[in-house]
Amino acid sequence: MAPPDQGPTPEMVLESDEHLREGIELMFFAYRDFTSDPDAVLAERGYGRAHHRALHFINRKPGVTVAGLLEILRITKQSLNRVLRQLVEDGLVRSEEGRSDRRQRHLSLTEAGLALEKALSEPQRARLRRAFSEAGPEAVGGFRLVLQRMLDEGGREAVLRLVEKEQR
Amino acid sequence: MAPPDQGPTPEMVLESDEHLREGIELMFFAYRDFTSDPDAVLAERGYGRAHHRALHFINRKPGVTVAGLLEILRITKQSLNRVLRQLVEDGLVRSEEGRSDRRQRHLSLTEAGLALEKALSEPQRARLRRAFSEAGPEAVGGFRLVLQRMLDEGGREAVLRLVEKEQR
DNA sequence: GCAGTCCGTCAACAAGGCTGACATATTTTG
DNA sequence: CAAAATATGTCAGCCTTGTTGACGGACTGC
Repeated sequence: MAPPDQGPTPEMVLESDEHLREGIELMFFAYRDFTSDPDAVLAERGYGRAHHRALHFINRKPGVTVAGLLEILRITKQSLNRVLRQLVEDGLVRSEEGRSDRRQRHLSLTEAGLALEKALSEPQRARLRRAFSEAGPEAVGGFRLVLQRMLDEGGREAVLRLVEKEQR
Repeated sequence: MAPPDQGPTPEMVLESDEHLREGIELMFFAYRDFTSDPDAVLAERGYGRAHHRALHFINRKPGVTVAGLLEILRITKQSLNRVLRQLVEDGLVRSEEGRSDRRQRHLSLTEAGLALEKALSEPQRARLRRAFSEAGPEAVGGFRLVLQRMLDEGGREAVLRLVEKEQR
């Protein structure tokens, strides 16, 4: 039933340090491979991962303000502004003055922005699609649950609200 | 039995884009929180994550050569050398001439290096310990399996050999 | 009217990747 | 033995992406 190698717990060692170390290393290697996917596409355009992240979350919450994006990404406005400026200049992101509060800028993707976001996320989706289908639905449930429990308790609610439901 | 919220698959949508996007975002947020743990300790000593990674894998494979470490980390020797030089100067890493091949340098942690490595990895172990115990052993199996399937096919065997068995 | 907020920007800095070029010692090979 | 290959270290410079600090302009809410 279960695919091979569910772990090194022959007699369930509770959470041995060995077991934990394996988790730490798997996170390191899996995340590295996972994030390497979009790099080729990004490199062609002279962008980096910061651009990818901005595109992802603007796509995710169209109309988000700069402050809203800062809260999600948890970087400084100077860092964000640097990539945002490029993306706006290059015509990938639309920045519109708020109607009720004209200090705010509401961000959204242009057609070109949508296209690039798709091109960037597709290899990652393909990787996950394959991994999920090879591991099976039960494993995927466990994967999701463990990642959720790894989140900082402080921001967990907010993150899960963003990840699981909120569309805008 | 299973803790709440195993995922958004009420009637198993195979792998919808929604489902995959949630996986992508969970990886982003979980990895961010996960790697934030050691930063406080590192900052006190003026080190960064690169130092942590070097310490981790030298601890993991005592006697590893510089080339061996490069292969694991997949960075350039210049990048590695920068942190390695500091760690040796600061007395955390021992660098010994190879006996059979004197061009090689075999790396290992000193007492101080072992202590720092432990201080760095402990908060990460604590986070995983808690997440694993909250999620339960089945979920942990799924977590591990999915991460394994997310690895690049090319290096998967080598990574799993390192992560799961090889001690030196 | 004024304090506070939201946004953008300038300047400077650091970590940690990268490339390219080269030096040195050592081992392997022809 | 001479030459090539290997392992390591180092210099110099570049890029991305994070950081602080300071400041100005536009706007809102009281």
